Amino acid sequence: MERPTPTEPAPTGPRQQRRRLAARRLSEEGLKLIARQGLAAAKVADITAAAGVGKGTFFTHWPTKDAFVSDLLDQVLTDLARRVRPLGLAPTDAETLVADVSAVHLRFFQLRPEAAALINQALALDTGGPAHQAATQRLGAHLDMVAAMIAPAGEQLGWPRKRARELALALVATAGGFFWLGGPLGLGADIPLELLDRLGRALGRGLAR
Amino acid sequence: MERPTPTEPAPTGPRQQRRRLAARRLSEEGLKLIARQGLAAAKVADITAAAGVGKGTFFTHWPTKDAFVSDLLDQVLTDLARRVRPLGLAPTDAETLVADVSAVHLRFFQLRPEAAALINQALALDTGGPAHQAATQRLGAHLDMVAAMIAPAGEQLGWPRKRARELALALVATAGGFFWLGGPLGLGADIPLELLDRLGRALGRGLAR
Amino acid sequence: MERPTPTEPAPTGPRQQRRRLAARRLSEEGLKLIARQGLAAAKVADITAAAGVGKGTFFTHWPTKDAFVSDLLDQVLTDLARRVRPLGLAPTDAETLVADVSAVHLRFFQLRPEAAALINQALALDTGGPAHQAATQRLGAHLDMVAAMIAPAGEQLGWPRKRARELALALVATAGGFFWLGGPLGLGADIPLELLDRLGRALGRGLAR
Amino acid sequence: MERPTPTEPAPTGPRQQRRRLAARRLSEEGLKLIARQGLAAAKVADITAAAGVGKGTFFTHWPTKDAFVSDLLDQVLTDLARRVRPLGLAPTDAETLVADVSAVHLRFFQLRPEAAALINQALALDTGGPAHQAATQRLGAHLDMVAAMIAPAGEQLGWPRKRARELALALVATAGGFFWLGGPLGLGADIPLELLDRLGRALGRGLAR
DNA sequence: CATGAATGAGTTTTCATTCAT
DNA sequence: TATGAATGAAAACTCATTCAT
Repeated sequence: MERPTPTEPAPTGPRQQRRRLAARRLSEEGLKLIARQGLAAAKVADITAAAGVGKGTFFTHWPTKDAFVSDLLDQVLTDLARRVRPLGLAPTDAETLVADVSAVHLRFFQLRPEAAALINQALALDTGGPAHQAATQRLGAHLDMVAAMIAPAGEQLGWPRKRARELALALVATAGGFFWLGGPLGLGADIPLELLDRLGRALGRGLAR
Repeated sequence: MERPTPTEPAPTGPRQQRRRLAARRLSEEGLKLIARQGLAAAKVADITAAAGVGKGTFFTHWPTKDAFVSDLLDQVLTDLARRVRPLGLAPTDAETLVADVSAVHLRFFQLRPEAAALINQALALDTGGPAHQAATQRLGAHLDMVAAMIAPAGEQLGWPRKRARELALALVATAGGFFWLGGPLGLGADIPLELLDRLGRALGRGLAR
Repeated sequence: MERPTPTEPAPTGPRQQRRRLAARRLSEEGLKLIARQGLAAAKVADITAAAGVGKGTFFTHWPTKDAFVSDLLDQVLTDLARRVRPLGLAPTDAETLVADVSAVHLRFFQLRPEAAALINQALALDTGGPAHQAATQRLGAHLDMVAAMIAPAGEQLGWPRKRARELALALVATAGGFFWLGGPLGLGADIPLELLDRLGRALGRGLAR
Repeated sequence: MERPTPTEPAPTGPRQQRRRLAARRLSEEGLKLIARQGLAAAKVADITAAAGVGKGTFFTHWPTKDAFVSDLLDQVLTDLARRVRPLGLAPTDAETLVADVSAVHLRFFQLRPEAAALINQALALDTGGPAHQAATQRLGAHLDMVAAMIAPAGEQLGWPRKRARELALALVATAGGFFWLGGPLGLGADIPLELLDRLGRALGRGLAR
């Protein structure tokens, strides 16, 4: 209470460190399991067991499983955004920008196929529940960011500015879908970076009849 | 068992017709519900209620819910294949072929966003279970078909023939992912066919730097 | 559906009878267990086991445990009201009416001590939840009925008409509390009816200094 | 264990004072919460938070939650006894004695409705457990005391001496039940002391037909 | 001593599936 | 064959209690 607490256990004590470590491991293992087994099949008990903590510990970090997934989605998209955003700074021509944004997404999802899996699964969160809304909004926010970045480029390529979000969606969905569907099919995981770039070109030359 | 009395009205009697009608309605409503609420949230009870039949009836048509989903996936992909296959017959140049295959997929998923939803959800079927294997194989078969169709075109576009499945995957994932992610975000559903075609071109010109 | 259903399984078929029987047994056993062990300690699993049905069956009859308790309270108070109401019809003098209402309550709770237990426990239902509200309202309705019946008599005994509910509360609480607290103490259960009547008189003469 | 070093500042040092203060606050807040939300719904965490101490501190004062409730009940009944006992000293006529005992209980529970709540809830402690036994015994002891006090008066009022405990029970249950049931119904809390006395008389004249 | 993070046994509740009618 | 009532395995989540700091 009003005790002067001279020794100050502080919020950065070793206790808090352990705690944060547990949270990180839960996130990591949870993401892995969700990607491997699907959202519904990844039980909280499995996740905690994989992270080496008790079942109850999970719920001291997140109030519900859905909240956990929302949080995971946020982490993943934040991480993704960190790699995408720099592209908006150095000015280049329209086609390069679009190709680069696409490439960054592809590479990101190749390195972290669990991220692709999560994004595609998160939409199946309890429909109508707050977590589903949160997930939808978070994904929408990412698209907004990408859209803002590529809208001018899209316009030069003949795409209406008002539909920029759909162009962004196409870029993200291509990359995410590729590695999400590819995972269980054993496709994409071993595709070399060089080919990944050429995939865009091949797809591009094909689409642009 | 089926008591084959000679006076019995053939197996195509009105009984069978009713039965087949029920199956069709179950498939339709089930697909709708899975797309709207997700695989796990779409309860068998909901599906039968929507189809206007008793809960038990469901299990006279499919042995398990997973089998139902597998069947649904098969129906959807068979339907999709029916529209894709003709493109392989009339010979055109490489770029047009790729663009056309992509366009057919996009249009199909725009008209039937539930199909896109199903394909993305089906991979989340209880991993390790036979239904998950079946779903993976079925999707793989579709990719094989598309790959066989576009492999030569891909080669002309500079894409290694051995990696044709990945090119096919990119085409399918772009289309499916676009409408699967777009659904909850309210994107794509109202995009006019003309723009849909230009989406490919814009994306293409962008990717092909 | 639109099938003429000539054989009409009817809602009064043997199936429904079994079902209603199960509900009755669940109510009975549930009431017993709640009285014996308390609301929180009476697990749904115990109740279903005692009633000889599967755990899941419980939830086909009531959506939640709280709803079950609300329903039980309603049954009990309806039963009680059936015995109290007739007293309001035959006109008697004030003191006799009050004594009779009190006596009916006492006898009712002596015969069904579980009812007394339930009434006292029901107020501990998840506070703020709808079941708690329902229980409070239901009990209030019973008091309203008793109050309406004894208000004139109370007035003759010098009790303000506006406070009739409090007089009713005193009558009900005396009887309910007596057998609720008496139960675990081993008091009251074996008190003969004749003494029960004299209890009122003794208490009465004592209180009326 | 308690390291009895001679230089230690007596067991009544400021440390002990703080400790005792915490215990008192825990008791007060615990009683409030149990009365407001019910025994099961009043979590240890809520109680400690309300008392402004850490969760672990609770268990340095009482070994279990049940022990805490037992202790609370003991405190409450001891407090009540302190006000009831004096009535047994000054000799009065039978009716006055009964009325006074009743009045003291009523006033006590009006001032401390949480006490009424606690007494009615304590019986719902895990049946079979030692805490439930303790609570039952403690309540029985209170009844014994009241019974010893009013047995002669009861006899004069025509109540068999052997049943004195039941008469005591009736007095206590009336008062306790009135404010316990009245609480959630919004009854009794604002009833003026003067009316409270008349309640006994009205009830009494009614019961004593 | 005081603390609060960790724990897991125990509860309610869900829902695919079975099966008597 | 169609039905829907019954079932119980399984899952999320709660919370009293422990114990390292």
